[in-house]
Parts: sequence; C-alpha cells; structure tokens
Amino acid sequence: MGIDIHLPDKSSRTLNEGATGADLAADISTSLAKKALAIKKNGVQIDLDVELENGDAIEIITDDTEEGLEIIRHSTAHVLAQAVLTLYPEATFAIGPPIENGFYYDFELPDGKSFSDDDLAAISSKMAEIVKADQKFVRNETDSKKALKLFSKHPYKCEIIETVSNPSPINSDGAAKSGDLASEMTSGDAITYYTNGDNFFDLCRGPHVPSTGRLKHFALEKVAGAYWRGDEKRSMLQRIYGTAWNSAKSLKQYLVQLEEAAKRDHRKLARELDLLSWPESLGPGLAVWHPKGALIRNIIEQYSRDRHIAAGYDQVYSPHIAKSELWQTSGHLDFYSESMYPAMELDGASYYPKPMNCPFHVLTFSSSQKSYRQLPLRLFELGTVYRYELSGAVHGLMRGRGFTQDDSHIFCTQEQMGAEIFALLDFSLSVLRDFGFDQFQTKLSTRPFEKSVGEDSLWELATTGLKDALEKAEQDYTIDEGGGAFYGPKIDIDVKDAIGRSWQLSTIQVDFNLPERFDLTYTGEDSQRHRPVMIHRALMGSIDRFFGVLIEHYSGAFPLWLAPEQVRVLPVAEAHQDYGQKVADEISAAGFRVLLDSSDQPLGKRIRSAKVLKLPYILVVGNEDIAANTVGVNERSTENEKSEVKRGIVLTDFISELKKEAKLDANTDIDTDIDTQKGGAKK
RNA sequence: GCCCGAGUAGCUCAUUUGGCUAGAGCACCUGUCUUGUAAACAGGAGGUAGUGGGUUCGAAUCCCACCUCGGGCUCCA
Repeated sequence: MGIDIHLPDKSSRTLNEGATGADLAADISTSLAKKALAIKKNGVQIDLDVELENGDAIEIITDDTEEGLEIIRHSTAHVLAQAVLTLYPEATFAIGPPIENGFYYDFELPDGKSFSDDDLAAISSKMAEIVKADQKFVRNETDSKKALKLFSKHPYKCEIIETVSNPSPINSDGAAKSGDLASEMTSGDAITYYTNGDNFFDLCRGPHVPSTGRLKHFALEKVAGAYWRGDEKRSMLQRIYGTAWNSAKSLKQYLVQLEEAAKRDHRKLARELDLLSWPESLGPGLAVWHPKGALIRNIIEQYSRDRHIAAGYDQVYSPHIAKSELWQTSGHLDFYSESMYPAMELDGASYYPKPMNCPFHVLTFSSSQKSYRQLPLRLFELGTVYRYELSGAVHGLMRGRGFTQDDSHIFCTQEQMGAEIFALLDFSLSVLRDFGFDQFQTKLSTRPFEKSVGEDSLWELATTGLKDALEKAEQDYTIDEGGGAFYGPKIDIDVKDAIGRSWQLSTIQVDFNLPERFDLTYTGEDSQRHRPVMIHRALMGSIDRFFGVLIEHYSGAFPLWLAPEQVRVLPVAEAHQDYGQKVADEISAAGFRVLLDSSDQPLGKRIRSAKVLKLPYILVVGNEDIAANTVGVNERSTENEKSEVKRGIVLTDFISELKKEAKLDANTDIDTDIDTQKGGAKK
C-alpha cells in the first residue's frame, strides 16, 4: 500500500506508507534531497521529517528560496541562543526571529551585563562547534502547563507561553507588536518546542532545518540594546545580530555589499564632495550647507517650485515660530509636544518653533471667506520645520532636528477628495521618477492606537478615501495599522535606491480634524457654509533627507542637471590657458556650470583631482585643440564601465551634446538652469 | 531618551603592556618644475589627543562625569 502525494506542478507521486518529506525529495532527485530544508504540507510549513499522508499536497522548500533562507536564519538564531546559554549559563533568552538578510536573538545577562566584541567571537566559535556536531533538530509538543515548567528559568519564555495560551482580546498594542513574536508562537493549541544537542531546547513554531550541519554560512555582526517587546517602558535586552546564507559565496557577497553601501554613506560623501557639514557647535541633527550642497539644493527646490506651479499650486510663505494659541488650537501641544522644541517666552506669550507647516496654511485659507469656486485650493511652501528628535535618532540628513519640507495643503470638498488624492499619487511618482527612481512601494497607515484626535466616522471616511485612490491607481500597498498621523490616516511612498534599499519619501495625509478645530468653511453652491477637507502632502518629504537619499542613490555622481560643477577645463600647459578660458566661457554662455583649472599641477594630478569629485566631464585642451577648435573629452565613468577619452571633439558639438543630456536627465521641459549662482566660468 | 562601541592635524590612520619634543600620507601654504588623460620635487605651517575632573613621579593610554559621532531599540519627513 502506498500513499499519493500531489506536487506543485500538478503531478503526483506514490510513496510507501510512512514516507517523510525527506523521502519525497530523495525520490524526486538526489540534488533536490540535498537542497531540501523543509516542506509545505497543504500550504503549511513543517519539518522535513514529518510523515506524509495520503492525498497531501506537498511543496519542498529548498535552501535557494526566500522561505528556505528564512528557515536557515531562524535555525541559526537557535544555534546562537544555544551557544550563548552554553557559554553563559546564567543568561536568559527572549526571542530570535529571522529578519531581512539575517536574524537576531535577544538575551539578558545577569546584573545587567552586556556582550563585548570579544564575546561575539567566542560565541561565534561555539556556534561553529554546534554546526560541526551536526545536531538534529527535534520537534516536541506539549501543553502550556508543562511548557511553563520546562522554561521556568526563563521568564521571557514564560511570558510568551502565557501570551499564546491566554490570548487577550486584540487590543491596540498587542496587535501592533505581536508580529515579532509570531515565530515563537505555536501553530495551534499545543505549545511546540525544539530540542537539539544534549540539553538545549527552545520554544518555537518551526520548521527548522533538519540538523545544525546545514547552517555553515553565518556571521555575527553586532550587539545592540533592544527593549523587550519593543516597549521603552520595559527592560532593555542585549540583542545580537547575525547574518546567515545558503553558501559561502552568498555570505561573502552580502558582506561585500555592506562595504559598498558604506562607501555611499551620504555623511562621508558630503564631506568628500564638500556639500555640507555638521559642526559640533550647532548641536545634533543640524547642518550647514556649503556652496556646492546649496547649489544642488537650489536646483532641487527650483525644480519643485516649477512643477508645483505647473500643477496648479500657489506658493506661500510662513514664519518659523508662532504663539502657543495656534498650537493649542491645532492640537500639536496635546499630541505632538514631545517632538516640539520648547517655547520662547516673549512679551508675555509663548512662541514655539514650528514642527509642521499646516496651521499656517490653515490660517492662509481662513484669512477670507472661501467659495466652492476656489476649491481645490492648493497651498505650497518649502517650509523649514524644527522637531526635537531623540538624540539617539538623529542621523545625518536622513533624520535631522531642522529640515525643509516640500509641503503642501490642499483644501477641497469631500467630493473632490478622491480625484485629488489620485492626482497626487500620480504627481508624486512623476516627480520622483525625474530624480532617477523607478521602484516604489506604497503603504496605507491607519489611526494611531494611542494619541489621535477626531471622530471615528471621519477617520473611517478619510481612510476609505485613501484606499480607493490606491486601488484606482492600481498601486500595490501594505497596511500599517496604527501608523497614521495624530490628525489623520496617510499614504506613504517608499522608493528603492540604486542598491535596493528603501527610503520613505512622499506622504499623503487626509485630515478632517484640523478644518474642524479651526472651524474652516467655504460657501457652497447652495450658499450654505460647508467644511472643507484638508490633504497634507510632501513629495520629496524632507528636502534634506531627499538630498541625502540622492547622494546615496547616485553615490555622489550626480546626473548632469544636478552636478554642482558640470564641466572642468584643463589646459595642458600654460600656453593653453587662453584657449582654455575661451572654452570655459563658451560652455558657461551655453548655461552650464564650468570651471577652469589653471593651477600649476601636472595634468595627471589635475585630472585626478577632478575625478575624485566625480565631475561629469573633464575637458583637456592643448596645441592640437587650439588649431582645430576642439576639446579632449574625459567623461565620468560609471560603476560598470570605464569611459574612454575622446580627443578632437569639436567644441560646439560637445556643447550641443551637453544640452541634450541635461534635458534628458531632467526628463522635463522645465528649465533648471540657475547659473546666476556662479556667474559663469571662474578662474 | 535607553543599550553597546568610538573620539589623536581639514581627511585617513600610527603612537605594543602608562615613559624621550604625539608621528605619517593626503589636503593646505611657499618655492622649483610647465606638463596630452587618475597622485612631479623640495620646504613650511598645522594637534591643550572631544571637554572637564581624578589616579600616578609620569596619562593619548587607567578611572569618573559630560559632549559628539556610529550601530541598534523607540520614534519618524
């Protein structure tokens, strides 16, 4: 008697009774048996050694799939815990899930001790021993009572068991935080745990790789503090991060990739390219923009203004501080004060630096009675805001305490809301595409569980509006429950950069609350007063962060239209200076940012100096060029291909090519030339 | 804010367990050289070793506090 097993390719196979997933893999092919880590039995992940039943639909999970890597990482986390508990018998352990590219495990050492780098090395060798011993992972099931006894020495495990066996009604907090506990939970009523080696056992849903011998390619990365269950009111645990892969090659590749990412670090490039700096005397999260950084920023901002005006926005300005009265009405003092700088007491009033621009735009709206004919009213401002970020959170341009938003508030009728949001999505993606981004991920964030204002019905209405727009725009989106702003739900757009990292840039937020709080009205067709809807939105988000992302995306090699210095002219010798100046003048007259390097350094040296600045074009001019009115063009090479030097290019031809390229880059007809900045070619 | 780590010249880094006047390369300044596609040569200037305290005959080095930065947690544009 055999059993019939159905495979994903619709075929089926007959196996002997009692056959396991491993038997099935071996029956199909030896190479599959080698790569198999676990199976999906009727859609549920389970260990390879589980017995199959007649009629099961089985999918074999191999080590070269995302699911397989996740299993490897989860199992490696267990080995990490095993190593730590062996080396530190007094330690206790909490959770250890797989994450992108790796895993972590949280521990607590007695007396608040922490791990050092030396400890990591020791732990790593202990893990290698465990891997070498090729211990089998064995699945066990028990009930919560026995489990509590088994894990009696480990309070965090007991807490997990209790959470699992007495699930509290889904309340706000639990729902948001339970995700990271999922891997520890059980797959039903029973509590499952795994044992391997002589005396290691850990709570786990599984599945695991068959044995520790499958976990050869890992590396421990760093130690960090992490709050138990991500709650800052609870204990700070010691988290060890690691990475794990299916082959030595993948591991190596990943480590190299990390180095590549470090080379793009905008803080490093900002210094090397003289774009901006963060002087200590300013305080954390505050930067000064040097001329070259400011030049690029100006191009970005001018581009933004032009696009907004073309899209029917009106530009406005507002002050950087306002009295407490305004922030009281807006709700910021009640719901956002933690992130606000403290007040300045002046003339008997309290003035707060603005953390957002919205209240000012609200006042602009309410300065006169509005008619429905004026809606949608789209107010746009490059508004600089100040937010008191936790000192441990600031990070270069990506997270500062003062930054400028390309902020806008759209006032419209409820009927107009859907079309506006839809148009906004489109506008946002179009702007981001012009800066060289082409992969996006959208996210819908709903009402925060704790701090928020407004009626449920209004939140409901706003959330539905956003959802409808996303669906109409056929955007795939994820939902972040409780991730909204205090005044309304939002859509966030993440972009992927050149090396695949995601950055959150755009945000579109619907708000029924501020119009309510400020009692905004417009006169409708029926000559009655109605409440407008307000849409908050920033496309690049923070110009500062956007610039940081651009630096990393382009690795400092900005496309022509953004490059602060587009062309540098190098005369071969002193005798060629005049011609070099003439070349530079002509390029400048054509509207490009050009510089003549007439220093007395050797040519090779001057080329190198220009190359390290990642300039798009270096022109070398000498005797032959003077005779023929030509230039030698040394184009910036890309990461993948080295460019060749082209001698004898006619100057006018070079300039027309430049013009074409600048237009192509910006992908728009908007004139981004702002060479008034530098007043042409410079000696 | 919390946990861990780090802070030596503008930048990258030396200064072995505490011990001579804290060194080097690049960058900068001066001079020589006048150059055809990624680093000419010589000289000079530049540091209260993050700041403050302590231990010691003696501190960049050991201890404490604070500041800043990095990696995380939390939070977020």
